[in-house]
Amino acid sequence: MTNIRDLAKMAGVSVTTVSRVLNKHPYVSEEKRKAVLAAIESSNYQPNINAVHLSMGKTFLVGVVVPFIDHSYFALLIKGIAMEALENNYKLVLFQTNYDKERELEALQMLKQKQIDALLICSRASGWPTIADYISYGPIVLCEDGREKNVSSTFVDHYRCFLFALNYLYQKGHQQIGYCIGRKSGTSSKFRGMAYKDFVTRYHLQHNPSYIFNHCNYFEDGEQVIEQILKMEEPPTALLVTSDEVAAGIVTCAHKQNISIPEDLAIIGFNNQPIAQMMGITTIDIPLIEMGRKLFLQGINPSEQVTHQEMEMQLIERQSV
Amino acid sequence: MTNIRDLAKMAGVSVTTVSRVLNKHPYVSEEKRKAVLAAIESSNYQPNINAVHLSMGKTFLVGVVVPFIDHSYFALLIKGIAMEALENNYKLVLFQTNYDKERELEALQMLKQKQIDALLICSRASGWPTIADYISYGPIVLCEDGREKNVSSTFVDHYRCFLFALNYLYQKGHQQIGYCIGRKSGTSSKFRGMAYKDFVTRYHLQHNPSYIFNHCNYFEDGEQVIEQILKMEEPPTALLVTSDEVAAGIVTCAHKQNISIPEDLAIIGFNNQPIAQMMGITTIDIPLIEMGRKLFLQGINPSEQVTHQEMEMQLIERQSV
DNA sequence: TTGTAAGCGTTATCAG
DNA sequence: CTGATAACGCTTACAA
Repeated sequence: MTNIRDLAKMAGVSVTTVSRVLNKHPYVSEEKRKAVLAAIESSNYQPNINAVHLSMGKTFLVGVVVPFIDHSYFALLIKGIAMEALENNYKLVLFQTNYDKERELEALQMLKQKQIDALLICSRASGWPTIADYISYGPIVLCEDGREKNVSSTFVDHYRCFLFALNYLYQKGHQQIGYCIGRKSGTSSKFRGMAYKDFVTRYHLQHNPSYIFNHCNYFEDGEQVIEQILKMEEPPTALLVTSDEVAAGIVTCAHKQNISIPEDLAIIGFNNQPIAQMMGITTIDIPLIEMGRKLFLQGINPSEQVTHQEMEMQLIERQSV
Repeated sequence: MTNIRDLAKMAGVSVTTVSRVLNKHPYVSEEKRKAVLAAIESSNYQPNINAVHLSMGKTFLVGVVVPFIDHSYFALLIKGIAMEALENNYKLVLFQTNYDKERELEALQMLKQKQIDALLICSRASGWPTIADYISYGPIVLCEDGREKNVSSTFVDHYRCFLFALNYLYQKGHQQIGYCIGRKSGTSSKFRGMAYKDFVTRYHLQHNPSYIFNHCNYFEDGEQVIEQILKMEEPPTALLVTSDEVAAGIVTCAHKQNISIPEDLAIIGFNNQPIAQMMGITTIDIPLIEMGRKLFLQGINPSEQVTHQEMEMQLIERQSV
């Protein structure tokens, strides 16, 4: 492999000059520039990026922590992040954690070791103190309400979101409302749970724990939801489903079991994905791609300023309510 | 940031000794080891990984090229790759190319620049010659039949696979068979097309171009397929669908339109994903996660040997045929 | 406008 | 067992 010194020799100039033309710095005579360019051409030279990184203390690599890559919510977030990364000439290092704290630590470790310039945490299993230990090593950005924390964040207010949807269903006449989430722990579930509790209290409704369906991440998870509902003496008349894919699975299974949507069971999905449009599912639009972009920008933004971006949600009314 | 030289000073030893302790090399007296360990402890030392990379000429980063991250086929492949990467202490750099040749080039460029130790190409838009230019810079592994090419590969024989499925449908009495693919170009489509042609020829069937449905990647794409079928005077009686998700979309839409599965339209999906099981779709199982693992291992395998692994497919009979 | 030389933080060789 | 010291390949003061 030819290196910058070889190039210098070939072109009859110094390494500095080579470096300058490589990095398009000014103050290089046209003559020498051409010589260097010729040397580069003829030698098929390629800079060793690791040397650049060592020298600059920067890698143009940004870490992205997600629990699952094959979940539409995260896939869309990543898509947005990837788009912005592309535009800014960064590459992404993906950490699929499966909510394993060990793997989250690996990501934080890479930040500490400077192998990545920033770390975007889309969802996490680790407690905040664990992560807080690493904020001095590089920018960490959270995809959750981080206003109480000293890192940047982009998020939707899940409390407000849920409350809005619950009220909407209530206005449509529903009093027995359940909801589906991916996991019980996790900050968004916490906020949603609070919204649900407040809603139930406000309208003096029953808080029925069996109306909360956990582990709903994929289309096929809709099956269990319907199975459980069929077993209930007093099933919910409406369901908030935190992923359109799961909502689609529920609708599909409901049809199989002759449960009419929305007559027997109203459904509100989340994220406004194509599958929801196709199946006529009312949903709450969350601009995930846009969120991904913002997350990325917060990560690489050189300003030391910690910022917080709240994203707006929007109800898309279709035929499932 | 404290570095290895500071450590040496603190522990009263040489950098070499520190390095030895750090890398768990033998031949260090217990006494000095303890001193170094103490220094590491007290200084909150963290090695600069970029320096390690420069010195070793290795990054423990492996690049993965996929067109879309949010497509189940690739998501599963990545899952397998990620699992194996974890076990071998590698991290992944993800390239979501959207079948943009530019972005594929970026990935190849990173291989050339030694920022990644190997590149796994799960699917590509670039022609082979473009990629062949880079094989001297590091291991490239293909997820397609690479037996004619001088790089390692893990693949399924899409020709055999398709022919098998077509014959199966023929035996079940189908003579008007269509198929759905993600894109017309691409090596797998080429093989599938050949299988289809050979099949049609063998049984003296009509080769009806409108029986080939392109752009079928996601669940919602099933809608167009059904729409088109409804318009046909002589619609296919069976469909090979190269993704279970699309198959599920087709089945869902078919129900909506009162097309009975399998009476009016038989469906064979691909990949044996949970959604297919839930919806009772007959499918061809392809061990994608296992394939991912093998791809990864071929990438980091130090042996210079080029290897080719053909994976076996398996028909899973359910209720859609 | 150009070049020398000092880093950047490791690993590895080789002589003790 | 231990330690100088030379790589690794690039950037960047600083000097000219």
